[in-house]
Parts: sequence; C-alpha cells; structure tokens
Amino acid sequence: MVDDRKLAVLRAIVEDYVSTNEPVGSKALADRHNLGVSPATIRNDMAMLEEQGYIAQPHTSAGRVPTDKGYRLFVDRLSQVKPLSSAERKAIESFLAGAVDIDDVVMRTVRLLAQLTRQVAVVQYPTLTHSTVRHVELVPLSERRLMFVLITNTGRVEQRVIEVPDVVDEQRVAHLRAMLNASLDGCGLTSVPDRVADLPERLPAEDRPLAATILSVLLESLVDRHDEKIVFAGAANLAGADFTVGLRDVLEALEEQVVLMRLLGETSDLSALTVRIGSENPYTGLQGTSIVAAGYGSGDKQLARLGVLGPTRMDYPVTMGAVRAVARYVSQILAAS
Amino acid sequence: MVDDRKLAVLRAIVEDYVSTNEPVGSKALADRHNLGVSPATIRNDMAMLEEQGYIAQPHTSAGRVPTDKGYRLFVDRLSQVKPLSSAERKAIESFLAGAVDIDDVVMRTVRLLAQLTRQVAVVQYPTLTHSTVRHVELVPLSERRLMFVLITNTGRVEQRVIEVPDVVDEQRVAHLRAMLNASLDGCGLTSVPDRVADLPERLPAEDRPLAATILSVLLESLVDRHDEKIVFAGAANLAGADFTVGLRDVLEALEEQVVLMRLLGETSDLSALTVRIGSENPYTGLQGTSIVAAGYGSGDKQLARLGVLGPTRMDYPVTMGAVRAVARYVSQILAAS
DNA sequence: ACTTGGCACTCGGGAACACAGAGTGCCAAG
DNA sequence: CTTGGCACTCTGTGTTCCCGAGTGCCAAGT
Repeated sequence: MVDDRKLAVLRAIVEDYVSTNEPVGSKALADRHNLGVSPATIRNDMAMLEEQGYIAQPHTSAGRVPTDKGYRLFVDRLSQVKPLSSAERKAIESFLAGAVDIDDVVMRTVRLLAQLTRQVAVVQYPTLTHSTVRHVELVPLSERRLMFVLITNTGRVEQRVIEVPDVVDEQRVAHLRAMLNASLDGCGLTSVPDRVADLPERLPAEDRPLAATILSVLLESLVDRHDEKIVFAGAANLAGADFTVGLRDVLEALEEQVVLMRLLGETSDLSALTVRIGSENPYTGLQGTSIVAAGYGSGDKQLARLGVLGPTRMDYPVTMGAVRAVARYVSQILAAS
Repeated sequence: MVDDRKLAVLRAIVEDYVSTNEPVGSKALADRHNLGVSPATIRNDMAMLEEQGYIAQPHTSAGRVPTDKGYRLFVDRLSQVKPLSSAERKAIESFLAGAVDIDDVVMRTVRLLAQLTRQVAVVQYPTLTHSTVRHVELVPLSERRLMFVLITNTGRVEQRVIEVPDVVDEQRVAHLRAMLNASLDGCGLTSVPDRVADLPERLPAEDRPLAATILSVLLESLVDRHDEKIVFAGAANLAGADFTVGLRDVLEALEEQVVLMRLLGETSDLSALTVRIGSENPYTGLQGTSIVAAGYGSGDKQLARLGVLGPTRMDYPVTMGAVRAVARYVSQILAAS
C-alpha cells in the first residue's frame, strides 16, 4: 500500500513536471491529483523517493524534479503507451500514402514524425544488409566510362561511375550485365561477394580486367554504404526547449551520422520500442535529452530504425505512441511496394 | 576628401562591429584604426552617416551599429572578396576529391562550406533543367510492376516504380526501352515532352496503354522534381549567434525547401556571387540574417546555386571568398565527371 | 505505525535603487 | 573644417531587501 502510493506520487510528479516545466511541490500535488492524503504525507514520500534517487530538488526549498532514474521507472512501470487518435492515424496514413520512391518515403516519414511529436525526428534508411538484389544495370556513358546501378528490393538505388581500363565494348558490357544479373538476382546483399567470387574465371581472358574493375566497384559500394544514411527533421522544435547542455551540442550531434546511428540503438532486438533517457545514452553531448526509437520494416525482417529525440522532460506515453504508430505505418507502406 | 573619410569610418565601424559584436564608439574607432583624426571629428562623420541611414545606435549613448543599408554599401564598395589561404584551398580540394557520386558531392560540399565559414551552408542539387538524358532504363520488378530509372549527364538518377495495366511482357518492355533511349539520348530535360509526344503513335496499338503509363510517369518525374532538392548543414553554428529574430524561425525556414530555394536567389545571372542582407531577403522570418550565394556548374552552363546563411553581422569578405572558392571547386569536380 | 497540522527555516527570484562608465551632441576656439 | 571641453543621457551591473514557495522536523491525533 505504502509503496503503491509512492509510485503514484512519482507518476504525479512526472506528469506535472512534464506539463508545467516547473519543479513540483507537495501542495501542488495534493491539489491537482486526488491522492487522498495531505501535503505533509506527500512530503514524507517525496523524501523517501529522493533518498532512493528517483527525484531531486534543483535547490533547497524548491519543488522536486524527476531524475533520469525516475523517468526510467515511470516509463517502465507507471505509464502505458498512448495510442493515437483516429484523426492522427488518418493523417499519418494519407501523408505517407503519396510517397513515390524510397527517398520520398523517408523524407515524408521524418517530417511527419517531427510534426507529430513536435520534436526532432530521426530516420535511418532501410538497411541494405537485409535487402536483396533486384537488378544490376551497366550503362555506357562515354568511351571509357560506365555507370553502374544496383537496384534493391526495397527500391533503393546505388550508383557509381566507373572508369574502365579499355574502350567500352557494348557487346561485352551486355554480356557482363547478363551474367551479373543471372548470378545476383534475388540474392541477399551480404552474399553478393560469394556469388561473384568466381565470375572472372567464367569469362574469357580478355574480359577479365573489365570485370575485375566492375566487381571491385560493386563490392566497394556495398561496404561503403554499410554506415547507413540517416536523416533528421524538426530541428526547429529544439529552439523552445532548454537543455541542461547547450543547444549547440545537440545540433552538432544531430549532424554526426555516426552519433545518430548509435543513438537509434544497437539493440539486439531491432523491432523493440526502446527509450534512452538522459545519461543512459552513449553520447556525452546529449545529457538532458531522451531518445525514443522503434524498428520498422516489411514482414518479419526489420530493416532499420526511426525515432525522435527530445528533452528528457518529454511526454513519454504520447511520444512512444507516435513513434510506434509511425513505425508501423511505414512498415506497411514498404511492405506494399 | 571628406566623403572619402566618411566611407573609411563606415568601413571601420563594420569591421569593428563584426569582430567585437559590440556597438562601436568614436573613441574606440580613433584608437584602433589610424584615421588620423580625433574622436570629435569622427563623431561628426558618424552623425552624418546616421542621418543618411548607414548606421544607427541601439539607444542614446551607445556606440553605432551598421544598418542593412550600411552593410550593403560596405559590400558593394568598401570591401573586396578575400581569397582563401593556400592551406584552405588544399583542404577543399582534398575534401571534395574523394566524392563517389552526386549525392556524395553535394553532401561533402555542404559540410565543407559549413565548416569553412562556421555558418549554415545550403546547397542546391544540380538542376535537371539544364541536364541531358544519358540513359533510360526499365526494369521489370514483378508481374505488374516496372522500375523506371532515368540517368542524367550530371550523374543524377531518378527512379519510380510503375504499376502497369497488363502483365509485363519482356519483349515489349525491351522494345519500348530501346525506343525511349533512341528518342531521348542526349536530349535536354526540358525538351523531353516534345520528343516523346508522338511515341505512342509509332507503336502498335496493343502497346499503347503500357507506353502511356510509362510516359506519364516519366513526365511527372520531371515536373515533380522541378522544385529541386536542397540540403543544408551546420545548423549548430547558429547556436552561438543571436538573431534579432528567434532562432526558431531561422531553423524553420531552413527546413522549408521552398524558402531555401528562394533564398538562394532567383537571380537572372545564376553565376553571380550575390549577397542578400537582412531585410533585403524575401522571407520575414529571416530578418537579421544574410545570405551569400554563388552559382556553380560545369562549363558555361550554371547548374545550380550554393551559399551560406548567417547573421547579418558576418565577415562578408571572408564568407564571400569561401563561397566563391567552393563554388569553383565543385564546378571543377562536376566538370570532370 | 502511519498521517497530519504547525512551525521555523532556507533560498531563489524579483523590485527598487544607486552608480560608474561609455558615448553622445554641442559649442567655442584653433 | 577640426578639435578639446563639457554637460547630459543612457544602459548595464551590483547591492540590498523582501516575499513566498517549499521544505524538514516534531508532536499530536487516529
């Protein structure tokens, strides 16, 4: 019973603090929530909560503020993801429906998420690792130049210009293209190296230099993009919020692909809805911010992750609801294409 | 003589204000620059400059600050673009040299420019309007689905998934692809509609529905991207600066493609190095910011524009130098590919 | 054993105030 | 036209003071 009430107090503190952005005191709590006890009792509970590290006071004789640990408890045990209103669902659906290609999907998603949560949205491009080859194309551009295009089943297109050793022979290129497609069609990107390993051997000697050049570019393009592309939107939403750490650090972190990547989480379970609160996240420049992320992707294979970044003091139930919903819709869209 | 000195005073004010970020007074001017006259004289000049609207005082008994009009005069007549140090040139060159494709070029450019100027860099993707068709590809994805890929001479790739009315027939697709390439190869994007207008007529009746579908997608993809893609980087550099207008407005503007587009300038002369100072720019959310932009592109055809956005109080000679230099290098890189 | 009202205490934030210093405009002399 | 002198006007800063919110603790009540 007693413990139960302390948790109720913690929940009330988090909720009030999130909505007012001011340290919350015992009297205010007693007034706004009907906890059925007096301020004095609440004070006792708060003292214990503070002792256990769930809340803290900015200075003596100020109200209490949740600590990272407090938010963690709140997220884990005291709140439940808030589903979106049907109007919001409608909006998501129609906003995403018009996307024409994978870039467009990602772009729309990130903007949608930013607008929905009024925070910074981050979306990772679908990972190549889990996708398969749809088509390989070789396009002669000029005498000694080829364009190499790789199309995956997720609609992603990788392109490279290749400088070739000899003057391009249309015949040979066509042949090579046919062979490549035969070898690679439907093959997972991770197994591409295996599949093409013996390809030069199967060619007449005079074609091998060309093939080798092309293959090296092909392989390189796979490795190269292993550090995936990430985009963000909604930086303007940071302007209002005040972080414990400078706004500058946050913006800097956002422009670092590597940092973003790690923020979205190296979770073992890609599909999980994960929350990183303040100091839990691996990057020192981002104390005072939390990340809510979820995996998305078609079918049972998770392709990548998306999420939002905002001040630690955020409305977790709502944010989590939005992130989860968007992840689901994007998955749907991708599955359909 | 007299007028000459007033200009020198204005220049000194701009330079001092830019470097100190504090209103500059007559005494400070006399000390720091050897104008050879006394503070009192300078005061007289300043009074006249103020009367003519080139400078203003934030409040009585504070130093003077340049107005937008003052900066304009400074840029037009009192300064000259400062060339980059050779170290900087080296850095630019090596930073841009490693780019693998057009996306990479743009990405590197925008980051480079942001870092170089310590401001927000903005780069427009090379315009399709001036580019020509290199290759059109049609790739069957599934029974009723085609992927359409358009490759331009700037290395840009447009892609669309097409839902087709009938089951795809490899033969027909191949034929159509051949015809498309024959009609369009090397043709400017603007003239694409003309070139394909009569294409359905030249086909057997049973192919026309398919052709029509593909053509409509083709044409749409041209129109669709006419509002070009623009990227920015270096938002973190805004964090330090204080604008007359809220930081939020600036960040919001940066995320609006349309706004960015207009900021880069609808100049008749794409290649010019243009400067928009404070209130001169068309967007009310961006009072207090200036834009320095230049065109870039290979050969004599300007492809697009790039630039930086920063507080009105910026070091124009240096910024202009950096923008011009980067524009030139990017042009070089693009010309070479 | 827990809850509650009372009470003294602490501390941050805002209002009132004074003051130094930078900078100005103007004037009369050079 | 320039210059030094001088009175004046501000802003920004530092100081002081005080109110009020909020706390911790204690003793009394259930």
